[in-house]
Amino acid sequence: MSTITAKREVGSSNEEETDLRRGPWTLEEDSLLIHYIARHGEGRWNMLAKSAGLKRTGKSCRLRWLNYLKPDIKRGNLTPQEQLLILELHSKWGNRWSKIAQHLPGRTDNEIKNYWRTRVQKQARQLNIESGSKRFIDAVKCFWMPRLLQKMEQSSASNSPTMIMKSFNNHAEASSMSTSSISNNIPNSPSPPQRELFMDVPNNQFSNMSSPNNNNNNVPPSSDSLQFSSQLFDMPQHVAAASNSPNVFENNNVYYYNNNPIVQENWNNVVDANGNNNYGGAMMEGLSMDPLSLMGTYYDIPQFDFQTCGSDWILDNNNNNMGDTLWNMDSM
DNA sequence: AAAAGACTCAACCGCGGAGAC
DNA sequence: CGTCTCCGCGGTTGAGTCTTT
Repeated sequence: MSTITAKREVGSSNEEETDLRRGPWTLEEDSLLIHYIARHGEGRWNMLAKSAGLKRTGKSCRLRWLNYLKPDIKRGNLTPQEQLLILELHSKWGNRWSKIAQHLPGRTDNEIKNYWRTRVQKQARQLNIESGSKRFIDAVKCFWMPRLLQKMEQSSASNSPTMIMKSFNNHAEASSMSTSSISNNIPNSPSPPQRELFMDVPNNQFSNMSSPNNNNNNVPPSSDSLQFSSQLFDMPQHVAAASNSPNVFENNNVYYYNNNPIVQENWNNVVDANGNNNYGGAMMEGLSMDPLSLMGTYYDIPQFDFQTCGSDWILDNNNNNMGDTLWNMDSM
C-alpha cells in the first residue's frame, strides 16, 4: 500500500515543497498536467506527478486526467441512448463502472457511477424498493427503458441526427405494417447528409470504425468481439452480431428480421467517415421494427416482459402503479 | 429576497491485484 | 515466499449550484 506522508490543508501558509495539494485543481495545475502528458504520454502516475512539478499524488493526477482533462471526454447530459445502454449493461454486470464505461465512448466510470447513484438510485428510493432488487430491475425494464425509447423517438422527430432513432416510430403499429407503410413512416428527409450520423462521435472512433484492423488504442479493446455498434450508436455490442444473424433474410429486395420487414434504403445510407457502408447488419435491426420486439432483441428482455408491463401488475410497496404514478422521467 | 433543502459531480479514500525485488 | 510500490476500481464525501418554500 502506498501511503501519503505529508498531507496538509490546501493553501496552508506552512506549505513546504514536499507537501501534497488536495482539493480542486487550478488552471495552472491542469495546464501542467496536460502539457506533460502531451510531451511524455500518460502512465507511471507517481513519477509523472513529480516530473511535471505537480504537488499532487499520482492517483490524483490520474483521476484528473481520466475524468476531466482527457481530450475525448464527452461533456453534457447523457443521451437517452446512453442511459438505456447503462441500464442494460448494469443489469448485466452490476457496479462494474469501468467496464460499463468502456462501452460508452467519452464517458467516464465516475460519470456513470454518479448517474447511477443520483438518478437511478433516486428512482429506486422513490419507488421504495431496493435498487439492486429484481423488482427494481423489472421496473427499469418495463417502465424506464420503454420511456427512454419514447424520448429517443421524440428527439429523433425534432432533430434527426441519428438514424437509429427513426426506427422507433409508431412502435405500436410497426410490427404489423407492410414494408411500404413502414417506409412511409420514416420522416421524409430527402437525401439526409450521410455524415450526420456521426455528429457526436469523436474522431478517434472514425478511424476505429473505418479501419477494423488499425491499431488505434484510444478506445479500449472490448471483451466482446464486435465493438463498433455500441461505440457508434450507443447500442449494446451484441446488436452488431445481428449482421450475421440467421434471423435476417432477404426477399425481393426487402430484408426481414424475425419476419419483420426492414427498409433497406435506410441502412444503405449508413456510411462511415470514408463513405463506406460497413454497418448494414447493425443498422438493420435498428430500422422500422417494432421497438418492443427490438427491445427484447437488443436488451435480452423477453417479449413477455413488455406485454405484461403497462398493466397494473407491478406495484410498489404502497400498491401504487410504479409506471403511472411514480416513475419520474423528468429526473432522467 | 432569503433560507432551507435537494442535487450534482469532482475529488478523495480504502482496498485489492499485479508486478518487481 | 514476503514485502513494497504502483495502479485501477468502487464507494463515499462535500463544496458549489440549483430548486423549492
